[in-house]
Amino acid sequence: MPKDARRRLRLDEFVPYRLSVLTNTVSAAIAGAYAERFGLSIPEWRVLAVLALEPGLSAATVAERTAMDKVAVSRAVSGLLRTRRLVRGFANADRRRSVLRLSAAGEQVYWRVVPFARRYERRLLADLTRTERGQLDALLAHLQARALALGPVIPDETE
Amino acid sequence: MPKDARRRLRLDEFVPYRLSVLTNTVSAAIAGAYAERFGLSIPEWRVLAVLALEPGLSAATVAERTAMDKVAVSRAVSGLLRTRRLVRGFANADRRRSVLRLSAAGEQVYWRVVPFARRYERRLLADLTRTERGQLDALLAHLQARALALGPVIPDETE
DNA sequence: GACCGATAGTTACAACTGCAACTATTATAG
DNA sequence: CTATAATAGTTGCAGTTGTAACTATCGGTC
Repeated sequence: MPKDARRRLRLDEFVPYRLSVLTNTVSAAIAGAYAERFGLSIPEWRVLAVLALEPGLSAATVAERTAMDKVAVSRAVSGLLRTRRLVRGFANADRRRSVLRLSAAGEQVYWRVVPFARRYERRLLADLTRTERGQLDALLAHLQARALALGPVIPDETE
Repeated sequence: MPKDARRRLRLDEFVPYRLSVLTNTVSAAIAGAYAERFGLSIPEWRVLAVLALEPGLSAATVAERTAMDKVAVSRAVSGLLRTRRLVRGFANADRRRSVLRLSAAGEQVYWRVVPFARRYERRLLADLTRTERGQLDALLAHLQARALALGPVIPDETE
């Protein structure tokens, strides 16, 4: 048994908790602005963002690229179709597979959101040195890989 | 206008997105385990965790400590009362104010969850050096402060 | 000591999310 | 060529979460 087994846990030193609070703060700020200013939800923005970079993807591929599940993508896509920011075709080879592209209107919001997003990020990271940004980048990559590897938690394995 | 205004944005380099994906991965892993193994939701666990450290807090104070809103706390508390993991009194001085403490059963789950939580965190951070952990700690603190300071985003102010 | 604004906590309702079932299409086996 | 299994995407339902309205109590003022 680890020696700290009976030491009470301080939530404010617990990394998963701190990550969660930080993400909530950041996401709430961004989501509010996207919604109010562009009539976009975060899932919609993500779909837009990947399709701007790689036009013609299918919904399933968008899901992979955005770490969203297929239901979330489906709903985001249908929202974007409703607001005419996306056009959808279907692949000749496989008519189940959708082919998604930004419409002109989609490109237009995209190019309004991008500087906005960059500016938020720039401000968030404003007083980090180049070195610290590098550390942040490395840590995020590392932790993401680790979290994926750990996966849906082994309940109570003796270590 | 910044010179990158018309460069498309790569989602996988965008810090708010990466934070969100990382937090989702970590939270899903933890939430699943808590639910399955202890019958606890994450909000309930947070309430338990702060009350274990500071017994007798009111719901409002728990909300502050956990970065949850008062409705979420109210629901978590009522869940914990239902499962008899919490006992609630009301302050003599102010009978609106609740006085919350873990019951014996509450202490018991708490002490089963704590090692579990620590172990997950330990594994998540397993191959970080002491230095890297220090950087992570500093970065999380810094970014949290920054995000709070930026607040509900100024939509389109010229900078 | 009755009124009025503020505060603690709960409830009601709407929006969002996730899982599972469903439809449509394609690929594979016999 | 038909039957079966697999895949892309959608829809329905249930549980969760957030916002706003509500109840109860308090503190201060006249």
